Amino acid sequence: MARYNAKDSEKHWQAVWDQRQCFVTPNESAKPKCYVLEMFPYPSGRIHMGHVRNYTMGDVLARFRRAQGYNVLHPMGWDAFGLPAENAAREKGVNPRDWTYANIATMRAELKRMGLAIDWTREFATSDPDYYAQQQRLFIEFYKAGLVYRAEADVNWDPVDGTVLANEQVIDGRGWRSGAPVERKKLSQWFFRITEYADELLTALDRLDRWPDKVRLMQKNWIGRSEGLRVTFDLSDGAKVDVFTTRPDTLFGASFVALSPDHPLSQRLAEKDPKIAAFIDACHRLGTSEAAIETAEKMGCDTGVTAAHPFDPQWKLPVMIANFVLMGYGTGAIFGCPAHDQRDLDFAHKYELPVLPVVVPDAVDAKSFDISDEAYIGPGHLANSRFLDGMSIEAAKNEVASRLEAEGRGKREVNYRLRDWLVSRQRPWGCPIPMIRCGTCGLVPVKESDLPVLLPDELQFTGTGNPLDSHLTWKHVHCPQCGGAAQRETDTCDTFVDSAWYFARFCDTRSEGPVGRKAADYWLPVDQYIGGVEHAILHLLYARFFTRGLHRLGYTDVDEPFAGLFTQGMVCHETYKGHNGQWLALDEIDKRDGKAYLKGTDAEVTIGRSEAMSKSKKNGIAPEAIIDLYGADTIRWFMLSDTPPERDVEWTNEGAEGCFRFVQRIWRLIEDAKPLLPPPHAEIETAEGAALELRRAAHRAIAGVTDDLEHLRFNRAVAEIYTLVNAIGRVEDSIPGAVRREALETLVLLIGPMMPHLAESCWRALGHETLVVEMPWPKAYPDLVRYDTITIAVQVNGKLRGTIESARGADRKALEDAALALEPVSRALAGKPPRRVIVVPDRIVNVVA
RNA sequence: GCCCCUGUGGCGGAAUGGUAGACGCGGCAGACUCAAAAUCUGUUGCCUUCACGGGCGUGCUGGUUCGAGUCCGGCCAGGGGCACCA
Repeated sequence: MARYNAKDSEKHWQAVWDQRQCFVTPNESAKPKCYVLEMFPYPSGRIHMGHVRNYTMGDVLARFRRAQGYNVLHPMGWDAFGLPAENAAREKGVNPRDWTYANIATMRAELKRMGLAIDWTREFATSDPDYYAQQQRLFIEFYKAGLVYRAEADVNWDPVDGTVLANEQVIDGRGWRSGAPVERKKLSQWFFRITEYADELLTALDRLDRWPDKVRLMQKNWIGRSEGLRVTFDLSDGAKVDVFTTRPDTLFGASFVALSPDHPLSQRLAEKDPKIAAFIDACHRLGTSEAAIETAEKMGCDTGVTAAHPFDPQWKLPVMIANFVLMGYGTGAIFGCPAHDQRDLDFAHKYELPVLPVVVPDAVDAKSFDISDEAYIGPGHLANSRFLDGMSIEAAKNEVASRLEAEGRGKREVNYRLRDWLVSRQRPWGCPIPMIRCGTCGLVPVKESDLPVLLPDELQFTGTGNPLDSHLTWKHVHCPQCGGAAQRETDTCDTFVDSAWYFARFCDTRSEGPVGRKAADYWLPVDQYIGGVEHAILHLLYARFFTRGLHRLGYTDVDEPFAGLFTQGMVCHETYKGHNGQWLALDEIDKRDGKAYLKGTDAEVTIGRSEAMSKSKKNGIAPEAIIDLYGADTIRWFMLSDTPPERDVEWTNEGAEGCFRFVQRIWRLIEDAKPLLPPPHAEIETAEGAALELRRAAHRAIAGVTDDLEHLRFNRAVAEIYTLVNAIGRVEDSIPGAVRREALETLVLLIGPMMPHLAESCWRALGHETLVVEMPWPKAYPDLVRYDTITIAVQVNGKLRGTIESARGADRKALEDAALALEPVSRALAGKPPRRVIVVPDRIVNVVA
């Protein structure tokens, strides 16, 4: 018998689906809608195993929903702007556009070989002028709606490359490419006003009940809401300074006020005092890298100015400038309470400031409560705090807030960690920000009729800085308002802007506006979004913000873009390291007896732990090679098997071979059975004995797989299918052909979403003219799913001592009697009556001796 | 430092508080074969016993319960997120 030829079969069925336009989705339908979306890829060159896993899961769900009768939107596109194209341009002398679109062509072909049920008519890349033109319109509309503004901001400036760097591109205080020490520089930048929605983005998390708790928690922490009090201090030089605190209860433990080096007051004091100016300079030189921050010691500088305690004008607190106070949070100034804040305590020790505990654990006497190296942040009651003494922390917070508010020296306030979203990038391969700077009119949006602002065809990457800025003509324009000479904004949008609304564009990719309202009303929100957890914060938060912006502009009624979110794990593989600690690729080693050797030698190399496949660790496996070898269905099946989808999966050759054998096994099962089968649609008359058991196996598989797919438990669905295959393989040739046909057809329909090509081939082999993709999802008969006889465990004192077979629904007395009659039970009771017998019908009997 | 998640056979993992180890990988034994591959059958947590059987077992440790992998407390280990956020 011929083996299943995956290569030919897959090519054939892909062509058939294509010809019949099986996956082209109408925007109007009587069916219920279902929008299934996987995070779209960056066109880096080739697809990798992570893509295969992601898109397989989405495809299974899309095909499953389609079979269940939904009108399914399952599109694909390209997150096509970004840095790697510029690097390629610089290194290889190619145009970033050419490089990007060549990659897209390659990767599209690879994705098509996976047999994905995608509506390719909706495909677009974010670098398509059609798309970024719409994004520019949105930018201007957001600007007019007050959601975009321009402001000075501290940025990481690489003086050699002449560009701003993202935080991730600053390594140990140096530019990742130039190696030059990064400077902090104030530049005028564009921001999205995401903080306007801080509270809403936070509270709406509670309603996202189909999101992982983990992601919601991460977003919650990122938004970082804290309630506190803004307190005004009077200074000895006549000025005032506001501080923000979440612990107003500890106000009587204050021993200093500290300002950020970037605080306006610090700047002013520096003008008069060179010592202060030198200190602020030193703080800035320390850099912004994480390593620098982590190891930085607390540093301070006394300004000579003092602050009066809000409750006691005679009590003077020194005003310090401290490097650990951030300008970007709260008011950029704090009051320091060393006894109850570790940072303040470290600082107080260094500068010999008083440490007075004002919150004391309830069981401890205030006089004997000392703070040495560790600040006390636990529960307790107030002490050493005049009118607050004896109060609980909560009561004291309220008391302080009320008194200061009454005096006009304080205000209850909520602060967020979340910052506005800086979207300016000094990058040429991005969506140009459609604004013009005019000497007379200021900032002016590009006129509607002048949109889109297209990127120039040719970009010079030889110089430093942004080629858009150094381009000879591109930035020189006339002001849309006064017509005078003006300059284009040469910054482009952060690529996260591109991906913040693409899901809405998919609804109607031909809409004249950014988002087709009618289509958006029909399709949004995305019912199931699938992607990597690495996007848990930024991308997903930006998309949530953007959707609210779209709502405000009238493009949609929804606030939340993704009703369901699933974050899949990564694909991992063993790593190998040579003697010098260098990573070795799989094709540089031989594996023998569980050990690894340098290829063609006896030099043993270290086998490292399994890590996410990556270029740098050289542990990647090319999906193409696996598809060439075994076919798409095998790699799809592997991605779904064994490991729960949210966890990291380890790629193994044995596993892949096992999947390939399973493909062949199903094919053989069908081929072997063909002579025993009646024609399609044969009626089952009666089934008993082995035939009934097979029917039960089939219907239980339907029920199980359906439930598993509903909950994205692909690994369990796979196990259910193995169980069904085992059951079919076990039956004798003599069982009725119609029953056998039912089991096989069930099997084929159930694997349809997971191994779609094999399913079509089997369906055809079973004599059908239709396609599996056109078939409805099979239905389980409850009568055949239910167990009529049940094996009931019998325990003595919670230990298993035997089992009894019982009809479903047998009464307690019968079960108890049967259990007590068991030999091991009576042996354990040794003639004494049981103290108690617990009977849970259809489950268990536990005899308490 | 703070927050979160995860610990089950040789491995991936399964298990509404109710027979721990479904299903797969790997291993072992056998069948087919001149042989190999492929395939099929059986077997496979650990200890003990010729055997029947018995004992132990879900990171450790207490607890709740007739009954705990599952619930609660404490600890240990691994992974992740945030990180001078006042």
